[in-house]
Amino acid sequence: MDTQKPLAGTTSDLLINYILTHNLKPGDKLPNEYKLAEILEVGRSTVREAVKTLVSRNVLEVKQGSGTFISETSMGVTDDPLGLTFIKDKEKLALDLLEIRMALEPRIAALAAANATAEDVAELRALEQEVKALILADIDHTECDVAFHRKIAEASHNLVMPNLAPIIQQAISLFLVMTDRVLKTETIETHAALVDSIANHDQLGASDAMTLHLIYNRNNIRSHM
Amino acid sequence: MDTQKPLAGTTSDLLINYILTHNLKPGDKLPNEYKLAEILEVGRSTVREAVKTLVSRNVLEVKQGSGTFISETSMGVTDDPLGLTFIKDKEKLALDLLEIRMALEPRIAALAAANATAEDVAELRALEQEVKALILADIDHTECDVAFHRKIAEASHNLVMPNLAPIIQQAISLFLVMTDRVLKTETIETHAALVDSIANHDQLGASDAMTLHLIYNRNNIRSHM
DNA sequence: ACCAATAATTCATCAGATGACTTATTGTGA
DNA sequence: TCACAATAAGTCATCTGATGAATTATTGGT
Repeated sequence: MDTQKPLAGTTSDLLINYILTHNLKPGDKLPNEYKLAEILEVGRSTVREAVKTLVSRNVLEVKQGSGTFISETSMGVTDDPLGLTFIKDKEKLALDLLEIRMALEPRIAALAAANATAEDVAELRALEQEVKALILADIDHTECDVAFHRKIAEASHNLVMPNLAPIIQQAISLFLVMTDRVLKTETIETHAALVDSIANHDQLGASDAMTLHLIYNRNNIRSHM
Repeated sequence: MDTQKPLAGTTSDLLINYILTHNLKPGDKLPNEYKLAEILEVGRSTVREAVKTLVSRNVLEVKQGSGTFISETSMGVTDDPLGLTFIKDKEKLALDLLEIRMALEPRIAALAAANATAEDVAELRALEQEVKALILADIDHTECDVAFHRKIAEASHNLVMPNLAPIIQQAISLFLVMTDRVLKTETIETHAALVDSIANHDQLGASDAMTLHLIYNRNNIRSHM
């Protein structure tokens, strides 16, 4: 019954602070609602609202009857962070997204070529083979493809790229029509060329391979609209 | 006291559905919590949690004592979509963010030079003057500066850039030390050069001006760490 | 030792009460 | 009549307590 300030918005900050100070890692379990209420010195409803906020930001996961946990994957990265849901003109959206990839990804590829470790290259090889297998087997490879590009972003050792790049890629993958035989073989070849360039620390080669890949993607999209 | 399914996650969907079917626009007011509870046939706490979720997605805005409204600006774009809160190494983060701006913003500037309308140019001029005035008066101009760059992104007439660019800029502005006299005069001059180039549809000029601006920013950050 | 029944834990939701903030209304004095 | 202060109404913020529902741990019998 005591209330002074709109402590609403700050409760999720308190919760984030609790997570950070207790050094909780993805997968860890939080105290239950009653205990959190005591710890943060707020009511349970307030705790629940804060938790809901962090769930929608993909920081927490709630399992009824089990508990509340720190998100395992892409912690803090939301599904539609750019609000693309509310953009109407989907065709122009596809080209505009590709425009962004054209600006970002060749640079990412070059950075990856500069900074990739041997482990990075090994993981890239594995993902490359996986995507190739899926394409040849005619199974949807969107998820794996995003993972491949995300791994390149990680290999750049830029802290933000691994979070940013998948957002754009995920969005644009909705528009790619992968029945195109040319695009399939092109994708397989370009992925191989990309990994080769990165393995050889060939920045220009990696950048060019990525640019070429995106041009094919753009042609694919334009031919289907 | 009747509960069958985890209707938790779906309540915000019900709310979104209500917004869409009633064709509510940014700025419109929602019914109060009690009425929403009746309409959606759930309890008030459940409504509040759904609202909290949509607030954190920047779809709704809540004003205590006044009501709940549809967000006016950047509807659906979240504050920290890239989860930067959880990145520890803030100094490397600053440089990595700038790396992304280096890839994106010169391209944005070039697109703006290509596609800006007369109205765009007029608005840019106004914002340029506003930033200049704030800098000369030694008042914090971060917000206005982000608005200026956002307007450039809008002038590019790319659908995604106006949502993406401010996210990066906002994050990086935390690291810029604006007491630097050189950076101040440089910012004023570069902004003017940018608007001039865009007004003249000079893509290379706009791109170069932006690149120069970012190099100064990078030097500023590196000299302070 | 295995497996089913039971208990404990935890989240999901509802309902009611009170505080706090905002806006509209009203009343009083100049 | 106008301005301004006091009041009232509307709305969100939060706390508390109770009950349903799902998961997990415990227990007891064979």
